Order: sequence, then structure tokens, then C-alpha cells
Amino acid sequence: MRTAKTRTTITDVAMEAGVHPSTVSRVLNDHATASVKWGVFAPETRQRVLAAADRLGYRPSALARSLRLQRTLTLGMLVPDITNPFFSSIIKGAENAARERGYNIILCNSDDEPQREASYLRVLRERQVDGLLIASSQMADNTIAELREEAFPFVLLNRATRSAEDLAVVVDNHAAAVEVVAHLAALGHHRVGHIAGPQNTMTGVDRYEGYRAGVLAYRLADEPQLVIEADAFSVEAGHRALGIMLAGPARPTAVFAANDLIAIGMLQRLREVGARVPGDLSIVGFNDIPLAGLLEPALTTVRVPQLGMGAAGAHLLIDRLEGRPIGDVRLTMPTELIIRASSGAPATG
Amino acid sequence: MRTAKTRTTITDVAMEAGVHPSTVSRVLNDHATASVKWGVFAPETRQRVLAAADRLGYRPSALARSLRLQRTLTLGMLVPDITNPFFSSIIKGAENAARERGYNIILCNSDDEPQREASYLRVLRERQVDGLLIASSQMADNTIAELREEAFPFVLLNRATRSAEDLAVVVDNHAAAVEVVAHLAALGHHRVGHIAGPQNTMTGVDRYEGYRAGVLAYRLADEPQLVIEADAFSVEAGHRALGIMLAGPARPTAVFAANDLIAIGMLQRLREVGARVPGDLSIVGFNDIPLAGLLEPALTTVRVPQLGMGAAGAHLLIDRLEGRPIGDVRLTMPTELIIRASSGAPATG
DNA sequence: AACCTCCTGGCAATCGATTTCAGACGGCGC
DNA sequence: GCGCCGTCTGAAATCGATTGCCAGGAGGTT
Repeated sequence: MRTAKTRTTITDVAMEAGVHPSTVSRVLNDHATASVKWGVFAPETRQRVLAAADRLGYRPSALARSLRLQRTLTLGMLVPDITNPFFSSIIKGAENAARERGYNIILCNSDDEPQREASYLRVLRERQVDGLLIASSQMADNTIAELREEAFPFVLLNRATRSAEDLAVVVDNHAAAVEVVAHLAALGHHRVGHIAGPQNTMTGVDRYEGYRAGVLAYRLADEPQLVIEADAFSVEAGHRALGIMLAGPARPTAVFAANDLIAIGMLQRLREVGARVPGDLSIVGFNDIPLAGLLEPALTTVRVPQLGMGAAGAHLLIDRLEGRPIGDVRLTMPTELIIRASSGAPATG
Repeated sequence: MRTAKTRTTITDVAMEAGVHPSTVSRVLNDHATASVKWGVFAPETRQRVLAAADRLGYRPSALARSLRLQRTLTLGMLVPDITNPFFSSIIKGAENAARERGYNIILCNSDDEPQREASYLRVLRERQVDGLLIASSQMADNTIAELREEAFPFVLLNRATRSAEDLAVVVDNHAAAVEVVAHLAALGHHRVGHIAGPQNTMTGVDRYEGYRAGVLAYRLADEPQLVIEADAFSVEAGHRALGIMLAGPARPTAVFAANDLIAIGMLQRLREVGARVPGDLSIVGFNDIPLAGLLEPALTTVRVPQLGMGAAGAHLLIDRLEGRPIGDVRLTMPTELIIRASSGAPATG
């Protein structure tokens, strides 16, 4: 019983219909032959084959087909942490788009460990995924360079490389960060701090540099102690980092967090010390994850179109795979500053 | 250049090493033959093969191997919504466990649409995934019955069926719900409401019935208007449902939400109407998603070991796939009531 | 010296579908 | 009536790896 019944193959269908397997294949795929331009089959044969396939509940083996065609209709996706709502939204967007176009996604959670990343990369290539969606921010540039050299198709999400030929979907982190600082300056803040993301990531660096540009442009207080580098884009790291900043002499009236999770960690810290937001400290995040608007106070943040980024990435990759013309190699999605309750005017005096 | 270089195959390695492909296969897999009990090869041959494989950067094709072996070392996973933190944690747990044991996961987001579910199910079986992890709560029981009849291996996560043979990893929703009501009763609440989950899901029904049992056991107010069925396990549904309850004559002093997202929607509604939590209304959720403790007020909720459930599900499935002995067909994970700030004594008078 | 045993590694079938090449058959024009 | 052409279908190779079976050779025993 256990392994008794083997799957029904194309040969079974052929036997049942009394034709050759190749005929079955052609009928089911509406295939053109050298002589037949548009798979026009004798209606009688066609019917017999379809009926037989139906009767036997035939399901073609994607494995066999992939082996023959040398394409799997599968994309590999590498993300640092699926429980980060930012990435889960991106995944959802990518998965939807891929599905629409007939592709599936094998998901790999790297936990930001280079070793896991490398191991997954190997596995995905052994499985002959047609292409890769890489949202893993820490992946070493030379790992990516390797992919590029081997002409393995991939698209970077929420990061880019120096190479101008790599496909990537990004946002203008620098400009958005400047906009955040502008917003805080307009509210009357002069001492604006920044909890930066890890500086070995592109987003971390770009947002930090945008912050610096904003500080200079708006002539805000420019002191080293106003910036702390968080060791991860996480709640815990934000909690720790703000603790460090508050223990020092910085005394900011507003702090720009490198992402929403860091901002949430900061809010938590502020609750612990009994500070009011935005009364004692204004907080601005980045990404606008689904829960950002539901926090208390609701978080002012930069909206990044997460579903859109995922979808754009998948479409870009599939366009490349299918040889369609590609517009821009680097796609920049629009951002929008969403002003909510966590940012306000500084306390006077 | 584009398609010039085809992948290096086992035949290439064989040629390079001057041996037969079968020898390469056996060396690389340390394989026993009829006569050779433990893949003992002439060290010289062995070295030559390994060196050749290394020199050519040989990567076996998982596709070809899977076709031959009739197993893909791949699991399919169906979830209703990856952006729900509850499920993303389960996915993470499952993925970690699967990875440890050499399996990969193809992720499918059903969005709770039966049509998408069915379509994914078909695709996953065409791809010959070795087994399925099903966390999709709405999947019709007869779809599952079909899988069972065809002896297709699967494990249900966070739900079960009536059939005693189906593998499942669950929590005792009924008992946990009773415990929630007990907690609220102990705080002095007499009018405890319930925003129930969709009653076409097992978790929705079990938690509702546990609530009912608790209400009866603790002799609390037992009025129909104290229960509203949310139309989804989502923030928006919770927001709507509490609005409906508050518009009616129910006047609860505490409400048990069928899950944390519903509870978050309720908190949002209460902020809008200016009610204080827990002063005006105590709120209890279910699941303890990662952000539950970071909300303001921090959410009292039932902790469900999400990573553990995912991991247990993956292990259970793989045990079944590999023919290992299986302890309990239905694994019940422990829950724990986490008391935080959102539940307190009712206002007196 | 003949025979047996034990290693080692080659041969070929197999997994299931696709596709090129070629053959068969029927009809039509001359 | 014969040849040609167009339409359909069959035969067989192919994708890349695994594995049962078998052959040949080395070494030991009688």
C-alpha cells in the first residue's frame, strides 16, 4: 500500500489513449511541430488524449520537465529575517508577482549569518533556481560579484552595489533621510540625533549620510555624540542604542531612527524612563511597517512601498529571465514621509 | 557568451578524472556497492575524482538526482498570510528545522482564498515536494481528506481535523481560553466579552467554546451581545468588531480577543473613542506575537510557542517522510498566560 | 598450476517529459 | 493512375544522476 502505486506518467496516458507519449506531450502543451504551425490535431486524437489524461488524473512531473527544459520556474529568495515585518511584506509582494507569472519562490532566511547565506546560495544553485531575489543586506559584495561573473540572474532588493550593471530595486535613502531632518528642523528642533543602522549595510550608510547632509543643510547642532550606531536593525538594538545615547551628554530633542524596529526599541526605552513622546523626544522611523501607525504614539516614518518593491523585484527578474527588454537597471521606488504623532515641536524652554 | 557554457556534469568530471560517471557518483556519495560494503575505493582513484570535481567546480544537479531518487528534499508550506507575525514566526521555526535536516521550503501564501490554495496545492504536487506543512486554517476539510486518501504526507499546524490519523501540531485553545476568562474573573470582572475569530476555523471555534465554558464556570454575565464574531483574524476586523460591540448594549469591562491582531484593532478603536486600557476596558489577546509586549499598553495574551510549533511541525513531517517512529500523531504545545498591562481590575462603581 | 575470493570500476537501464527527425496516410492535381 | 504535398503521429535521443549487475585482475590457497 505504502509505495505500491507509482505516479501516473505520460506513458500511462499514452497507453490509455492508444497513442505515443510524444503525441500526449504535444496535445497537452498545444505544441507546434515543424510541419504543424499551431498544434492542430485531429480532433478525435486530441479528445482521446485529453479524456485519458483526465480519467487517470495525470499530473506532469515538474521535475522531469525542468530537467529537460533546463528551467525550473522557481526563484530563490534570500532575506535576513522573515519575522521582520518589512521583509515579510516584501516577500508577499514578490510572491504575488511571481505567482502571477507562473513562478514559485523558495524562501531562505539567512539570519544575517554569512555562513548560512553561502550555504543557501549553494543549495539554490544546485536546485537550479532560474534566478535570485536578494534582500540580504549584509551579503558581501564579492559574493555578489561572483554571481555577476557567472552571469547568474539576480535582483537586489533594498540595496545595490557599486556595479552599474546589477539589477536592483531601491529607494533614495539619502533624500528621504534629508527630508526627515527637514521635517524635524521645520518643527523647531535644533538638536536632532540619529540612531544609525549597521554601517556595513548600504541602507545604514545612506541614511546616515542623508542625516549628515540634513544636519549641515539646516545648520543643526553637529556633535558626534548625537549619533550612535545600532548593531542591528532590530528592536533590541534600538533599545540598547538609545540607552547609550541618553546616558551620554547628547540631549537631543528629536531622534531619527534608521528603521522602524529601532524606533520601536527607542519608544520602549523612553517608556521605561518615563519620557513622553513627542513631548520630551520626537521620534521618526523608516520603512512604515504595517504596525507603525498602530503604535502609541503612532510613528512618524518614511513610507517605503514594500509590496511594490517585492513585486517590482520579481517582475524585473522574470523580465530578465525571459529576455524581455529592461528599462532601468536600477529601479528607484518613491518614498513618502508619513507624519504621525511621534514627532512634534520641541518643549519650549 | 550567454548560453555558451553549459553546466559541468558528472560526465565532465568523469572524463577529467579518466573514470566512468558511475565511479564519480559513488565516490562523491561514499556509496556502497553490492560487493563493497563501505564505499572503500582505491585511494588513488578517489583522489583523482575529488580533485577533478574540485577543479571543475562540479555541482550536482538536484533536479536530476530528485528525478532519479523520487525525492526532492523539499517541503511545501501553505500559510494564510506571511505578513501576520504569528505565521512568520512559525515559518521561521519550520525553516530552521527543515534546514537542519537538509530540506528546503517552498513558501505559498494563500491569502485565505480557497482558489489560491487549491492552485498552490496542485503546483506543489507537480513539483513533487516530499510533504506539506499546512498552516492555512480555512482549508476545507475535504481537500485535506483527499491528501489523506492519496497518502500524501502532510502536517497541520495550529489546526487539526476530526480524523485521528492526521499529523498535527496544535495548542489547547479551549483550555487556554478558559484560563483567560479565569484570569479576568479573578481580577473582578463580571461582564467579559469576546471578539471571536471566524467560526469556520478550528481556532476560532475552540477559543469561543473555551470562552463559553469559562463564562459558565465562573458564573459571569452570559449575554449574546457580549460576543461578536470578527470576519477575519486581522487588525481591521478587530477594529470593526469592537466598534459594533460598543455601539450595542453589551457594556463589558473586559474583552477577550481571539488573537493579538484583533486585540490590536481593538486597542486602536479604544484610542479613537478615548477609552483607557485597562481602566475602562481590559483587553486580552492570543498568540503573543513578537510585538505584543511592546504595545502601549503591553498586551496580556496567551503565549503560543510559535518557533517551536514550526520546528515541531517540520520535524514531525520529516520523521514521517524518513520512516522514523512517530510518538504522538497530535502534538500539543504548551501555552502560557502572559499577564501584562492591558488587563487589570475593573473600575469600581 | 588451477581455482577461488575479494576489490574495483565499467555498462546500461532508469527516473518522466520534450523535441527533432522521419515515416505514414489521405487527398488532390495532372 | 501516379506522384506530390500537407497533416498528423511514432521513434529515439536527450536532460544528469544513481545503481544493480557483471567483468577483470590481484592475491591467496590447495
